[in-house]
Amino acid sequence: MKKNDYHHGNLKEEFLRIAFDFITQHDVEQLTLKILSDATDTSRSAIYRHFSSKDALIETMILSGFEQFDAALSPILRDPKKPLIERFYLAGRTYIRFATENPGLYRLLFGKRYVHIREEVISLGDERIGFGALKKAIEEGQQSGLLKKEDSFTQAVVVWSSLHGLASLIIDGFMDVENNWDIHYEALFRSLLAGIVSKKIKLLSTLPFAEGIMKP
Amino acid sequence: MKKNDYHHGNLKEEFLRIAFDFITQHDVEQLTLKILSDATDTSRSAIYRHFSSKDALIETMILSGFEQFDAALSPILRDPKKPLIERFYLAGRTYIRFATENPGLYRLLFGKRYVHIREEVISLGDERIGFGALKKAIEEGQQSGLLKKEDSFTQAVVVWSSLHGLASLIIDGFMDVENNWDIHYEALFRSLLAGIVSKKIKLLSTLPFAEGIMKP
DNA sequence: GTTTTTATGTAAACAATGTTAACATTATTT
DNA sequence: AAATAATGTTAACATTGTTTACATAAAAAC
Repeated sequence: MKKNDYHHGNLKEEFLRIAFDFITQHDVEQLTLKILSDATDTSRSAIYRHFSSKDALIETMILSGFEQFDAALSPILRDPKKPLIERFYLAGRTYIRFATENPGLYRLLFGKRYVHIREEVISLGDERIGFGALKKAIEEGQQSGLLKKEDSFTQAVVVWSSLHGLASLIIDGFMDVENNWDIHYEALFRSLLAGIVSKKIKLLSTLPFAEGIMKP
Repeated sequence: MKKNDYHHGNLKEEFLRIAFDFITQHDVEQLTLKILSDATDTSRSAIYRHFSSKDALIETMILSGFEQFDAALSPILRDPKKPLIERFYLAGRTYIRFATENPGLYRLLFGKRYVHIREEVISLGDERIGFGALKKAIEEGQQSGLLKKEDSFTQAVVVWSSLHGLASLIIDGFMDVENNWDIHYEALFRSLLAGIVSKKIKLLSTLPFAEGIMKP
């Protein structure tokens, strides 16, 4: 329409920004190219100068989304100032919070539709991020005597399953918990601890962060 | 096309049958009305004589799907011939198996898109099915002394989260476990037991069904 | 500084999809 | 036998992602 709108300048970033903005309220399936072109006041096909397809844009979102996710979790999981068990607790809590605060993004990252993208970026074996980082932290806990010395992969699967399940049930509307998911997370964490922590360790009540949180 | 194809007879059931057949291999998002009309050799709008919309057909599938799901789980969870802990074990195992054998259906039932339908049918408070049945079984376990006497709702959430999480991670391709998910399920179950079972009970090794399955 | 090339935008057209409206045929009821 | 309801078809729409041909601005080459 407008004549001077050629060469918008940063259309690509605009598209991504609007798309990210959109999935804070909706789901990625509801995102349409018309929404993007309308919001940027461009034509319906302008996006194809910056992304080869709608999926390509979404794939870019996924890469960025995993970076955000990792940026939220990694520092907590490897904070050298805190004891390992507290890092587990806080990282799990952050995991759930990330999902509840970004439900559309979480579903995009952990849904089935774009698995192939995730496989490109996130290798299960990479110790720096995601599942690999969790597994490494568990091995660290085993060596320190905090955790039972079992297969760390399997233990990581148990932990991840619980977190992913709780997060999914909350954001997909299977519980009317809304904001007070804390109770369920803490029950989940205690259950995980009971299953994983070495029995020799006296835990919980002696941990500073657990005051008022973990009742016997 | 053909003249004598008027009044197919049982088109509605045919549509449903084909749709169910379809999601054994694909996902419900990929189901299109053309697929249904082609498979029944009818016109593209014939379906509207039996369902008010595509979503209406899918909603019917969901109702039927939950019946199947419940039919697979309920008998196991309340089998009077087996001890409660074994019923838990077997029901959880059946839960995961149902998901892995019917991934498309499981995603349809427990995905977010059609939450409203599920809310119509499945009340969290209904003790006969789903979450309510699990909660009731947990309360039964508490009364018998098997389980810790904590909030049964919260305990049920922990159990369901773990199962839903493991099932989702498997069918959504986050683990290359494919068929041998047994190991992970058993680790999960042991972890759940450790978190829920009353410590006074000597378990696992004395249970007949646990032979060779649950190592200390 | 002009020309050429590249980057970035638009407009028009397609095919696929869900849906509706008008019409046709068979089954059922009266 | 006639009237009505049930069930199916055809044609047309709006929406969506996408491609093609064209237009304009910016950058590079000369």
